[in-house]
Amino acid sequence: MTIAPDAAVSPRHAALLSWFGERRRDLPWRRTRDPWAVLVSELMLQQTQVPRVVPKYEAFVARWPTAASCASAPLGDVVTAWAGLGYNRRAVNLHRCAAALVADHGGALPTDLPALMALPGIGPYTARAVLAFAHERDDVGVLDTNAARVLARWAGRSLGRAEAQRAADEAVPPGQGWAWNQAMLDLGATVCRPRAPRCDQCPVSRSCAWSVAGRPGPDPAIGSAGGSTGQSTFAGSDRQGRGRLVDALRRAPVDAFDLPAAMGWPDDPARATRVAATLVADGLAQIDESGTHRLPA
DNA sequence: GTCCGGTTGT
DNA sequence: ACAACCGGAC
Repeated sequence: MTIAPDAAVSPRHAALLSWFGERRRDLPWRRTRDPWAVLVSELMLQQTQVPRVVPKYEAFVARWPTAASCASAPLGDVVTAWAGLGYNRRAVNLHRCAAALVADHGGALPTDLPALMALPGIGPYTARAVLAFAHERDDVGVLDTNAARVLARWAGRSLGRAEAQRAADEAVPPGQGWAWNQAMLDLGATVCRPRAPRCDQCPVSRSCAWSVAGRPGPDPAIGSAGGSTGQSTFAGSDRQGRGRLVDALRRAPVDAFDLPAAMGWPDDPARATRVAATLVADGLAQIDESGTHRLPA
């Protein structure tokens, strides 16, 4: 197979794809095109960094290799398998998504954007990731904050959300949807970083408007992907109590009487009850008639 | 202590 | 439009 010159593929495409080909890491979700496995990996990678996802991902897809197997497991088992990943509500969403896949799609992932986005826990990013990384579509740009930053710097100005998505879609070279999108995410994460970008190591700095212009302030990436809102103190927060209770529930059910201690508020049972109710509302816990809390069946 | 992030619900 | 969700990195 020869590599024919292709007028539609720019030097930027060639440089980035070649960069990715040389330095790509051999990660488990890069060895599969199975849509369910890709979905699981993307949901985990949204919130957690690669080294910690690897073992969780492998254990998860080994235990639940299909949407149907996941859907038929108790939600509590899925929440327990999620331990250490954070954002436990996403384990609930994944379980609901698996059930919806079985109910509405024969246990398979849809191959079109609207159907994917209609599923619980799947938004614009994850839907396009499934299309690009599982179905190997080459007409969708996978846009996370990393890719958005890369595109804004290439353009030399901040891009609105719809504008960035359009640019991401248009940048995908024909037949290279999988590699191109993987490369974009990698470039944003490791080279085109939010602060202290490594333009000297960037394979496409010569076609980057911001870099060519000498990186004038303000950074065009600022504002293109929503500024971060400061996180309030964790210690003593409701979040901390939620986390403590879910951890306790992963080990055993918790009697109503033991709730305040389990949540770290032995002197504030009212607060424990109130915050535990938010967990129930999120589908992460159940209360039986005697007041015992447990992970959902 | 501060920052990070995609989806959901307000 | 924006806060909540999490736990780990820095």
